[in-house]
Amino acid sequence: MRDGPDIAYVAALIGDPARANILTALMSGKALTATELSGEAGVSLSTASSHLSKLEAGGLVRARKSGRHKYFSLASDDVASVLEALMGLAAGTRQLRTRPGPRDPELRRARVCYNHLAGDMGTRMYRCLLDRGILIAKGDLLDLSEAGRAFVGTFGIDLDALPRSRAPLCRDCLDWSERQAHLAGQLGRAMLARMEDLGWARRVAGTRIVRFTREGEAGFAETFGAVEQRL
Amino acid sequence: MRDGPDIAYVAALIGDPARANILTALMSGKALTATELSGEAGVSLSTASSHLSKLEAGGLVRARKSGRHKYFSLASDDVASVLEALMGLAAGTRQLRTRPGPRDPELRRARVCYNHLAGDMGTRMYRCLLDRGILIAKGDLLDLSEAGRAFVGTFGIDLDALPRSRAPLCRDCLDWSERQAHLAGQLGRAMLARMEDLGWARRVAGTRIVRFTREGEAGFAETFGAVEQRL
DNA sequence: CTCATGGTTCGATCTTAATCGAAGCATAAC
DNA sequence: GTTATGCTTCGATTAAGATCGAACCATGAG
Repeated sequence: MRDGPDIAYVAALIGDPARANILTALMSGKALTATELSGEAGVSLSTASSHLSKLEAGGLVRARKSGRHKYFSLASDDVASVLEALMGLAAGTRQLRTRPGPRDPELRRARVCYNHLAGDMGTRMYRCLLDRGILIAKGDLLDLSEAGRAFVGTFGIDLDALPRSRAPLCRDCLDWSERQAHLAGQLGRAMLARMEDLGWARRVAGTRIVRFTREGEAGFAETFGAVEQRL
Repeated sequence: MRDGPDIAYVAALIGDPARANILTALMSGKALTATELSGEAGVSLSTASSHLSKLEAGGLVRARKSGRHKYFSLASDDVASVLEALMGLAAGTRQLRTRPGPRDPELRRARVCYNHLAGDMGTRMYRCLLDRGILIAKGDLLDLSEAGRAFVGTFGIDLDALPRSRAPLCRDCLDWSERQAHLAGQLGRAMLARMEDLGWARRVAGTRIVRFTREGEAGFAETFGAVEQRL
């Protein structure tokens, strides 16, 4: 029965507390240096370095060196997806949540998932885009409709300017706190970036929290419809 | 940055080779006894028992005892989803596939994913159901259309007879080999079961492989359309 | 009842790998 | 050039947990 890819290797990679902390920190979407990550993980620089090389060898993170700094980030959206899915399991599965934490409500409301908007507001935006026919779901694939291209344009995003990478334009990603999908992929990244440019929201340093301004709340509500909380 | 659910615990649970083998074996969808699983994992009965109690405590597997046997199965579709996702990472990520294995092509063609059809044929069926409007994708949620109810009925599935559990009727699940979605949930389970009833396919004992008969291939092609391999 | 079988628990052993500090390298600042 | 900073490598220590066999419990078969 030992068919298929060997899960154990990847899972063990994620399964160490220090490495899990590192990966969680990278879910913020920011590229972080080894020193910063050692702090996040609560571990000495040398051990962090060792962990990072393992994560890189395992294809979970990607490193770019710039000068005497080495910046680490998640290797792909796929990795972020798996991490979110694991969080979903961990949240639902553990008998007692260790510490719900004071920041928990804020995290559930709006947070960053690698580089796109997640949490309640993320899933709300996603549902709205679907309801309006801006996005068209084809199974797990997402298409941007003609109307959608227009919408995105007026929102201030230049599609042609997006990096033409291997990564798909639209993807969905299962949200651990809402247990619904939110928008990922290049477009998801661009949407969040645009909201930050507009001054709607900004990330809280050192966390995954995204905090909306008063104007941001208003703009978001206007653009993505009424706030009807889940059905 | 230590916000959100703690991934490490769950990931470490999956990350031990013996436990990973156990979980992979349970992906066959069959409930297996501790003794059988110890064989699958290549480990003594006592260690398997220890692993199983950890997996149960962690909420990954569920145990039912019947007489002096104790049957283990995956705790939920969610767990199966996460395992498939991890397989996707492991398949894409590892620099050199350890051993593609002789059964690999068969696995990629048609296999069981917990209790529904996966692999090339699984994703083909899924795409067909969407194209014909039998299933309607609403983000990550799937609805069965009116036409769909009729279709499912003529295929020989009594929807009302399905267990009315907490689990959703339709779900999608990301296929590790095809990197596309296939159908999961109660309906996915029922579809596969019906195919087995019809004599279209049967599971190969001791593996996740699903092998179609000649008539099964024909019926499948007729029911789910031309065989146009991926676009 | 006795016996066999499936499973769990216990204790001891042993391997793996996480950890740190110190030393070494490379790059940038001066 | 010299010095400081970011990171890696090395070696030694240590702790966690995977493993097994033996003893033990529970259930079903006879």
